[in-house]
Amino acid sequence: MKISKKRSDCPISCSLDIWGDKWSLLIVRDLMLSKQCTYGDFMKSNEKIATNILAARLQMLEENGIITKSDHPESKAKVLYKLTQKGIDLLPVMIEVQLWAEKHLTLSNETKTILKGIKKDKEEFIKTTTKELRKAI
Amino acid sequence: MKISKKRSDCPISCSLDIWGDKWSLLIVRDLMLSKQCTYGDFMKSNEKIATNILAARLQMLEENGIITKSDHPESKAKVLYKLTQKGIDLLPVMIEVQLWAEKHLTLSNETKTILKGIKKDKEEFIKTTTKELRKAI
DNA sequence: AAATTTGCTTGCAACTTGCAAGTGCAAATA
DNA sequence: TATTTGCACTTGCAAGTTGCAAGCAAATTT
Repeated sequence: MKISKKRSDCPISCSLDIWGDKWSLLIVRDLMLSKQCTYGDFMKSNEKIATNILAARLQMLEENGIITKSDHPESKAKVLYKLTQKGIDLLPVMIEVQLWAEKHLTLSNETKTILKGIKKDKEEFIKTTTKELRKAI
Repeated sequence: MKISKKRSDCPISCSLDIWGDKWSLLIVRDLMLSKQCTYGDFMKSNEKIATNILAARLQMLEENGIITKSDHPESKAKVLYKLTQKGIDLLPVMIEVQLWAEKHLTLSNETKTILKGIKKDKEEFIKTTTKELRKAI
């Protein structure tokens, strides 16, 4: 993936230049759910990302300061990926995307129930989840 | 643009299947700023979308119920595109994207000032803007 | 009647994606 | 110690998508 140049000065456009593709936010999602992931963890996700695309996205997200790469404490063969503060700050975006999906897309009842819970105390959820994610940095 | 099939049941993934590309949310942005746009209006945007891509995206967004096409009251040669309620409901997503950009990207001071204003009373801004956009439906 | 505007469509080269196979190093197993 | 397995990628290539330019038909303006 070539590093895409800025198309305009619009904040939406600049944001999309970084993570506006079909895969980047799924990587961020995995890290929000798991706090830290190995390359193999990302590969295990339901959406079945191709390995070359994953490698390209991880590199791009790292170059843009959304994630960091670090050593796995138990094995030199493994690599740990984590969110930076910049990445953690995408949480409100992710929440709103999910609440939009809850309102307008067909999702499993299980998923809908979870999202309704989050909706009830959105601010609190963001606050506590952010705090949790910050611990892993 | 081929209609992309569902990659998983995740709400983030399903949302990205619809508008997770570099252009769709810019079209939505234009409609949030202008309430209604012609094909030519979209073409005039700073990001310089290619005409075939614009046509493909407009069709896809319409098929997914995010926008609607309607007759221009003054000319049969023109077409008006507007947001549906489903499209209007993307406003909270757009706001959070912008607030993320305000915190983490380099933007013009003018843009930053506007965004700081929105941040101060986010809920109120969403409420009044939604109401405004609904009038145009 | 001719020229221009509007909203597209078409053709094509360049780029990106997705699949499969391969590579190199670390760790576990025989 | 030798060998196999696991992990994080890289490479090759076909298929799909993007971006640019040109073309087109209907509506509008001159």
